[in-house]
Amino acid sequence: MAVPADFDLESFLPYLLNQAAEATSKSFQASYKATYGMTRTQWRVLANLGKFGSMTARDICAISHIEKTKVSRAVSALEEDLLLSRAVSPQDRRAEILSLTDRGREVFADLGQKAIEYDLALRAQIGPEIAAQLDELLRSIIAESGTDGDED
Amino acid sequence: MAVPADFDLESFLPYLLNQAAEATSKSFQASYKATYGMTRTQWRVLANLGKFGSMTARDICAISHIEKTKVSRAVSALEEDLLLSRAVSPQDRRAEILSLTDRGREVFADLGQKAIEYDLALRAQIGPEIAAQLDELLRSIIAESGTDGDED
DNA sequence: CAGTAATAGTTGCACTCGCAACCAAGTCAA
DNA sequence: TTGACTTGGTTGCGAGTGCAACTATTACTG
Repeated sequence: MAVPADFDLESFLPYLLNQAAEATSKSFQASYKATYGMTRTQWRVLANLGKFGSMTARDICAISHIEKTKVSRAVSALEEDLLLSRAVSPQDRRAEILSLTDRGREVFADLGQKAIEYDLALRAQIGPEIAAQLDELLRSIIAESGTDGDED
Repeated sequence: MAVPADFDLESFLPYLLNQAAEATSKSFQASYKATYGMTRTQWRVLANLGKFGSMTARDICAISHIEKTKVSRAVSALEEDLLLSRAVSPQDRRAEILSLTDRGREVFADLGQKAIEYDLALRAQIGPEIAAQLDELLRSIIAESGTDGDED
């Protein structure tokens, strides 16, 4: 314990995870940024609404573990681009029910398709069977390491 | 190909990687942020200098794949905190040779130790053998998906 | 009911980032 | 040597982020 056992960033798990995450995210980013001028957060909010249908910002936070301020701003931007609409909840007038517009659904269909293709290509590269294990590993890391964890 | 095959963010590899990366990085962040008020980039620059000794900013960029402006600013901050010093290179007066100060080395020893401990704990949680495979997977993803990919 | 605590969502601010533009020093070739 | 090009590093600026503070509404409790 006396000798600092030479630390090597290159084999530090958080570092490797970051590099891999950035590499893949940046790569796919082109799809939503170039074509629709969207942010990563906006894309994620859109993806959640596309998948789960109408829901409140709070629900999106709970499901996706994205900071509420980020969601708030992403929602504003998406609304401005006419990709979603808000409606005050009858049960709770603080909450707003978010729904994709027709155009929002179109964009989701397009990007969702591209995401699936990208994901499949990635899994094909590293080997489909191994990719499945990777999923499990990542999920367990996410589950264990505290709670949130967002980042774009 | 007609039906959009319902896309699910939760099993999108880039998303999972991001969540895992954020979770682990945020967790370890406490070590350098709380104690030394350092940024992730600053910590990484320090780690590289600690590991490889004196080198130029350019070298750090090449090794760590961090944007040069990020390195530039991190170096300034570290210098301000007296953790490293600069010296104009005799061979090329554009370049500056960066070296950790005594204090810089102390901090690196401390954080390096904590990083090793954190890394080991993480690997223990997911299983040491599997962790080794994970390393390989991540490296191959990083290698395949283009080049850079930094992000803090 | 009043009065306090909790919750949905927004906003101000300080900070980091990425990109492009920019210096200064070095290289190369006519 | 001069002029065109490359390279190490910095800086200005627009944009995204996190955190804390804040508004409005709802829930709880005596």
